[in-house]
Amino acid sequence: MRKTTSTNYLNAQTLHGLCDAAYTLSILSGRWKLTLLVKLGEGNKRFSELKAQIPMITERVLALQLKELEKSGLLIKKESVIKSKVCSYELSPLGKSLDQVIQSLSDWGIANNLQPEL
Amino acid sequence: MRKTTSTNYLNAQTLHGLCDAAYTLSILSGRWKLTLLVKLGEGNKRFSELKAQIPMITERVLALQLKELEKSGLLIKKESVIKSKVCSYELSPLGKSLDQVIQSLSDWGIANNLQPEL
DNA sequence: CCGATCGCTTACAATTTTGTAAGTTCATGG
DNA sequence: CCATGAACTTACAAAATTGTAAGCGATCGG
Repeated sequence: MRKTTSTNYLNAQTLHGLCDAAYTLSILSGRWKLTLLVKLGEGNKRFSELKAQIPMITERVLALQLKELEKSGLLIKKESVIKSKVCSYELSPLGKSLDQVIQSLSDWGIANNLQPEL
Repeated sequence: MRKTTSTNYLNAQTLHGLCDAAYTLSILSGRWKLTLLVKLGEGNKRFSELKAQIPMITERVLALQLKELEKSGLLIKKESVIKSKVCSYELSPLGKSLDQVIQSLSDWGIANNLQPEL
């Protein structure tokens, strides 16, 4: 999916090694990741619930973002043993620890996100 | 540069209206923006100084990122009246106010950015 | 005056992200 | 057994970001 030989990729790697803030940012960036983290902060949810609560997301992208968040260790996918195919997503402790970061982003946004059209 | 009719663009707009954290994130995202904000936090710098201090960035991208940061209101470009063509970039008060946000990102990164290769 | 440097811009290409549409597999529910 | 829904995947396309290479008009230093 990503070319590990591209300049782009190498630049990102180097940067994450040099700047911890950039590393954190890279984990959070992706169109719906913050939204997903917030929604899952409210409680565990299933794929279809997330889809229903975020109408604009497509199934493809939802699956992609969930997978990346899982890979980053921010959430855990629980497959019910009883009924397979029925699973739910929950925040990992690491995911929960992002709470303050998100709050910080949110605070700044509230103070400065003055929608021009309102 | 950006198609204001694309689904992608519309999704971003809607999201920023709904989630202040996502708005803040969008302002910070861009390969070198954090780095630039940090460097300029140390003091005003000129184009060529920034280029020298961030070897991996290309002039094209440096110019682009500076322009976007300026458009977001995070920094100010000062052209010397005496000698034109000698200008420097400085953080605006808004840019400085991101300090805490960046610190928050950085803290989380320090705690969790465990470089596998070290 | 002349070459070097500064602060960009342009044209182009590669890479990456996001979106569209459809199909697949498995497990209920009736 | 069959339609339905859940949770994806696949193939493809559009859009956005980033990188490569070169050029261009000041201005500076000598």
